[in-house]
Amino acid sequence: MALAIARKQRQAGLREAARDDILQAAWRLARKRGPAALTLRDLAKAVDMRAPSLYSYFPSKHAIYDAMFAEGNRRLWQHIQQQPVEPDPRERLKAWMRAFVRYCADDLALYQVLFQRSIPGFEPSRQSMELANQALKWGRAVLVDAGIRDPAASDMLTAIISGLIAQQTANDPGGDRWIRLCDDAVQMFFDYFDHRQGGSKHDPDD
Amino acid sequence: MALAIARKQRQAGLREAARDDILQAAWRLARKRGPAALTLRDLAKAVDMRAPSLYSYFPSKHAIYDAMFAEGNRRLWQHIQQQPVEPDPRERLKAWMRAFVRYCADDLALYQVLFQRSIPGFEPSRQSMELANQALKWGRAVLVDAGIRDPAASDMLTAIISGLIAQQTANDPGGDRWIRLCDDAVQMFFDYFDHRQGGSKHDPDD
DNA sequence: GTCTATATCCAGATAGAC
DNA sequence: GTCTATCTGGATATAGAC
Repeated sequence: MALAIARKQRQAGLREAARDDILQAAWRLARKRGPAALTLRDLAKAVDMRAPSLYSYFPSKHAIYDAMFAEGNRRLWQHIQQQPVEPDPRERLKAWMRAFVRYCADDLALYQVLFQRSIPGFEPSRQSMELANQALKWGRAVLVDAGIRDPAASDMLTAIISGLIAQQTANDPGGDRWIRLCDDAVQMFFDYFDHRQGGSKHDPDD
Repeated sequence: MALAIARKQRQAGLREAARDDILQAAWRLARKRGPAALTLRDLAKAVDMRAPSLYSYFPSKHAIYDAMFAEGNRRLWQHIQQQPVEPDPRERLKAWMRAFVRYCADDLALYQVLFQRSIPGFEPSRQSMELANQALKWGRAVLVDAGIRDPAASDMLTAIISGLIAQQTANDPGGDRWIRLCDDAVQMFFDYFDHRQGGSKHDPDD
């Protein structure tokens, strides 16, 4: 019995590994020609298969996009949380936003799958969306740590950050014309909400 | 001779009118299912034609996208310049940005064609791009009018505005959760660059 | 699980009659 | 200019042998 379970797990592990191979190949192709241009034939070729074989691992093309969405979210937040932890909460937030912008600007396909709706007919499943929502919730907690309590602030910050990435990728791909504005942008954001909250800078004790 | 020319112009006018019909139908379809999902067959049906007839007006599908890009730019800037002119240059800029954000958020297809690269393989021609660049140049002049001379400021402002639209359309389509942050965002932008330029508010006489 | 073969459908573009 | 008919190529997905 134990042997049978072990074999099953090993097989499941192999299956997971193959799924992951397919996913990584899907990202490579998406980076080359855009997520919307991904085709099952190309994808199968990239992992030395024929297109129908992919259906052993994913029930449909949309399921592949959904898996990309979920994996991309995990990858992005993992990358951000791997940043060195600055002691000051605001410097920490700046470092995180910097990492966020850089990582997305370096990987337009990731940004498109996660934050634009550029794939006709695809919407992430509720389950995958939950991942993204958790990240957002975490982001709001980080803002409170940094002394920003205005409920509109997180919307403003996501707009600023997503705007930097959008402009960077659309108008200066491969460069840093908007990336290098990131720190200033976050500072601008702090200044404004400090002023709104009563003109005083954040006091960690309040 | 004069009659021949008049006839030719009238014919050219009809041709232009037909081209415009096609373009408007293309926008309608793009708004329904996204610009990337536009097909020549659907488009032809929408103007009571068969697909091959479209080739009498446009040499290719990409040419249609390019015409949409050009026409969309014209339409957007025309809309903005139709706004009531506020006497104060900063209030004027706010009003323009508000109009910009609203107009784009109400017409996701327009935003996608003009400012995202969501159509696989399509890039606007240099000629059409020139329209967009003129608008940008005009925007920078407006900033100088408003007393903002930092060269990074226009990049920052385009990022803020495009971020508001991106978040609005992606996360609250049809609503106004980010649209209503627009005035605050522009104010935040002014405050920051005033402070950077020496702590003094803009003086129209300098 | 993987394959070949194929069903089904749809795309952009062109030829040539009218 | 517009049409019918067609070319050429591509897509997702399924059936069924191995």
